[in-house]
Amino acid sequence: MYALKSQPSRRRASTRPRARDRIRETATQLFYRQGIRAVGVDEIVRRAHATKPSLYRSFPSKDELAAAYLRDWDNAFWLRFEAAAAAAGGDPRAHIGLFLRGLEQRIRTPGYRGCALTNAAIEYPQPRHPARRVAVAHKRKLRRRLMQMAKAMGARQPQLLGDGLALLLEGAFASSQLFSAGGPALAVAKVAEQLIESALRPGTASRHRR
Amino acid sequence: MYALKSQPSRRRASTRPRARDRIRETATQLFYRQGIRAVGVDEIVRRAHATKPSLYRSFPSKDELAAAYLRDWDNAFWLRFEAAAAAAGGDPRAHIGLFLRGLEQRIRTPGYRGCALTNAAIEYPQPRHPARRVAVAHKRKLRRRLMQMAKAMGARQPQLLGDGLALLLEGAFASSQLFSAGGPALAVAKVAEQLIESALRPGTASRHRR
DNA sequence: GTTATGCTACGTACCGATCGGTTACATCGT
DNA sequence: ACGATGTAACCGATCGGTACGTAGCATAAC
Repeated sequence: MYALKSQPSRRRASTRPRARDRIRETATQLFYRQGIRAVGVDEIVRRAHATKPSLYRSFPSKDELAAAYLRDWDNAFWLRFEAAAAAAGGDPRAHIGLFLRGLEQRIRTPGYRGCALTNAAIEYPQPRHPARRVAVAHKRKLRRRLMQMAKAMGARQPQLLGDGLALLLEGAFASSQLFSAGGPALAVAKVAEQLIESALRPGTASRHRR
Repeated sequence: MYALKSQPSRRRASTRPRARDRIRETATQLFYRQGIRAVGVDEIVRRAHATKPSLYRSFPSKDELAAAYLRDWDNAFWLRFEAAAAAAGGDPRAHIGLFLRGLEQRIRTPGYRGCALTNAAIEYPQPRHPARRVAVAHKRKLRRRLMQMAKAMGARQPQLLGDGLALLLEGAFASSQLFSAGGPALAVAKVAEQLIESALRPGTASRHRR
């Protein structure tokens, strides 16, 4: 039968990731593709080739597993964001343009389903929910950052430009899920550029309020 | 059995709404406040002072009840949208401004949780789901409409302006749920006005695209 | 006028499946 | 030996959904 017990037939034990990481990785994919509520813990451990006790040894609850998934997303987001900043050499206008064109690329990839943090906040309206807390903190930080960038661009109303960019970003996240292909989200970089151009132009401010 | 409070509920046969309508009304409130997946049919019928068979006599499934809820939302949306159009006397620029200022008012009201159709589409990524179908059809119609309005405004790139407005709208819907009060969503009318102004100005198009 | 019938509206009680989460114990590799 | 992991069973609660019985009221037959 299996005479090669010392053979690497079971060699996965050395290279194979720990159950905790397999669960986290599998949960990430399932949560993002199907939504958090839609995925049960049984399905997670089954597809991770793990078991429920392993899940609950590493995470106190499904909600906390979801929060961990969102923290990972938050980290990955800021890595992309700062990578664009570095590539733009500190020019905030080039920075946001670069990031948004990268976002458009991601939107084009099959299976893209917007921002995991926004989606989670919509799935969990309860203010104290662990997942929502991560999402809300992320969005607050992002808003602050966009406002700083608008200020660095020399916008006359940095708060207004920052919020405009935040709206376009969230709009792109949502629209990318509402339209199958060629939706409005693919225009986000161009629209943002137009908005920035208009916000920096010394001419008409938001002077003509009705 | 249980000496419940069914006393004042029974005799009202003349004035009291039918079970189907009570269920629909209750489901609307619960679905919007908590999300569709978060609400069970038991809770719906309990708070509607009805029973599950009454629900399933009027709706083939919970999914179809959700779809009906979204169709109601779709109707209400277009009523508001066309009311703004009428109030603007056919001027598309005034129309969108009026609508967005009305949206900001709604966002300010406690319990506002964005667009039910967008939320449902995020809750149900599966393309064939009844709820998602309603949401996707609505968003497509809205995009077409915004593009027509951009054209009527005389935009040089109506598709681009229409998509920009669509992004701002979706961004306002999402942001209204991500920030407790005073979030970016309250700037949507101003930002849209700025974008329109810039899109109509004959000067710099999206000319300087690197 | 009474009774029989049928239709509409609704409730009681239950279904199997799955939910998130837990227990005690065996097995594995090092 | 020891920590990490798997096995298998189990928990109460809740999930969406249904078989079946019943109350109320109108009509119609007698």
